[in-house]
This record gives sequence, C-alpha cells and structure tokens, in this order.
Amino acid sequence: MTQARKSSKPGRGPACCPDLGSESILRLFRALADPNRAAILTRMVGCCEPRTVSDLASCCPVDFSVVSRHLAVLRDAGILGAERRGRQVVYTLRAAEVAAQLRRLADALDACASPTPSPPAPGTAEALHPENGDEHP
Amino acid sequence: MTQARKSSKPGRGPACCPDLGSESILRLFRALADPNRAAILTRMVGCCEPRTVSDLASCCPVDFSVVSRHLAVLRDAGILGAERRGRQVVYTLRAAEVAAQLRRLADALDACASPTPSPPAPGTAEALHPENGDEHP
DNA sequence: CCAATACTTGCACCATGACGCAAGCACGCA
DNA sequence: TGCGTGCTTGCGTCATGGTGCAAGTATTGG
Repeated sequence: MTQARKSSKPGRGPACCPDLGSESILRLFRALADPNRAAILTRMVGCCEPRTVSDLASCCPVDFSVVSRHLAVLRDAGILGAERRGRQVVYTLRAAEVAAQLRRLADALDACASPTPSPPAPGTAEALHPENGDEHP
Repeated sequence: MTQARKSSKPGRGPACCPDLGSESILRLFRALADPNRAAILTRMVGCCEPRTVSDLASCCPVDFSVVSRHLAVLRDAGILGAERRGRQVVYTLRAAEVAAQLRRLADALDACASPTPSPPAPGTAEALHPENGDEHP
C-alpha cells in the first residue's frame, strides 16, 4: 500500500493564469485533436471562404454524416460559425477568435517562461479571463 | 521537440501554416484536451519550477500511477521535459516551446482571417459576416 | 546486501467518442 | 403540394483512452 495517495480535491492553479481546465479551452483542444477535424480545418485555413458540408466532406474519407458531426463539434467549440443559406449550411472559420485564444495561452506561457517584470501590456490581455464560469465537482 | 519545421512543403500552397493534421500538433492538442492534464499544467504554469510526480499528483483526484502516465503523455507531446534527479524525476514545463507552437498556429489563422485579397464571392454571398456572436445556444 | 523511496508499466475494466447506416428535418423548386 | 437536395440526428458497433490495482524498475541509505 505504498500508493493510493489521492487528493480529495484538484487544487487548480492561481487565477492569474489561463485556466487550462476551463470548459471552453478544453473543448477547443478536444475539437482540434482529431485528424479528420484537422483536415477539415486545414482545408478551411487554406481558403477562408465559407464552405458547405458537401464541400468539406470531400476532404475526409468518412461518411457525410460524420463530417456533419465533426462540423458541429467545431462549431460548438467556437472554431466555426454556421449559417443557413437556402438549402445549404455554410461554415465559416472564426480564425481571429481562435487565434486570439491561442495567443492568450501563448502569452501566459511565455510569462511563465520568462518572468521578466515588464507589464507594458499594450491593451491586449495579460492573462486569460475565464470565459464561462465552469464548475467542477 | 523532435521535429523542426523550417520551410514550407513544396508543391502544397504557400508558406501558409503549420499543418494542423501533423502528428506533433495533433499530439499537442490531444495532450491538452484532458482535464487532469490541464490541472497538472495549470499547476505548473502557476509556478514554473520543476516538479516531482508526487508533488503534481496532489493536484489531481486520481491515482498516483495515472498522474505518472499523464506526465508521460505531456512529455511525449513536448509540453514537459523530464529529468531524473536522484530518486525523483522532475518535470519541467517547456513553456517557450509550447507558446511558440501556439503562436505559429495563431499567426497562420490570422493570416487567413485578415487579408482576404479578392475573393468576390460570386453571386452567392450577400450578408456574410462571420461575426455572429453565437458561442453556444 | 537489503530495505525503503520514487516512479513506471502490465493488465483488466469501463466510459467516451468516432464511425456507418438509415431515418428525419429544412428548404427550394417545378 | 409533392419531390428532390442538403444537412442533421438516432442507433448500434467498435476502437481509443482514462482509470485503479498490482507488480516491476531505478536509485539512495543503512
């Protein structure tokens, strides 16, 4: 019995850093962690025009319905925007929003790596604000 | 990191972006997509000193061995560095490397979002603003 | 050398998620 | 108003991955 040392509560870090465990960030990473979704996004990054499901389905060797589900996941994660246009649904890459999110994390990590006391933060964030109040058990 | 992406791949688009579907990027996102690993990282971001497994295990309500496995995943993804020190193994957050990776992606996304050289969207487009602030219904 | 500490790994279990098929819903058009 | 197109969703199946327990490895101290 040398192990089984558990903590009854996950001590999250201080609130000064981006909460990597927040629901939105986790959803973002989870959405980005699938090869087929990555293929879809790579296609959209290459050409930022809105894309229909049929169009995007041609880049993955999976069923049409699967692509639709993947797009829903990406939309749910805030990576894509969806808009109905007639019979079709066009998905748009929310590049700026995702880039901003990634950059906030990068800034926080850099702030950790080089603790240079230089807070001239030009309006842009210094730390990530918790976007949604996420509660944990 | 084990791979160094320097120049863009020939024959496939401009120096547009790191391939979202690349093995290393996928591994990075997959590693970041778990709540317990996020808790570990949040703890390390809060204090960038090297941490032992025992230390980090106290932030997750899971078994000690599970934390060890999570740390291996994070090390495998290039997020952590590991170094044996006597009886213990200290894990170090590779903040700068991860931040650079995230920033590369952010840059690629912004390059996609901002320029929009001249895609006149023939006829189909009307009110196509991706600025629909719907996060989740 | 043996024992204790600190961590890793093998194994089994189970929850989650990706997948394909088929049915269902939404919209435009004849 | 029916019909076809375009996309979503329900359901069953299967693979992946997170988890706990127990056993194994590495290193230090007595």
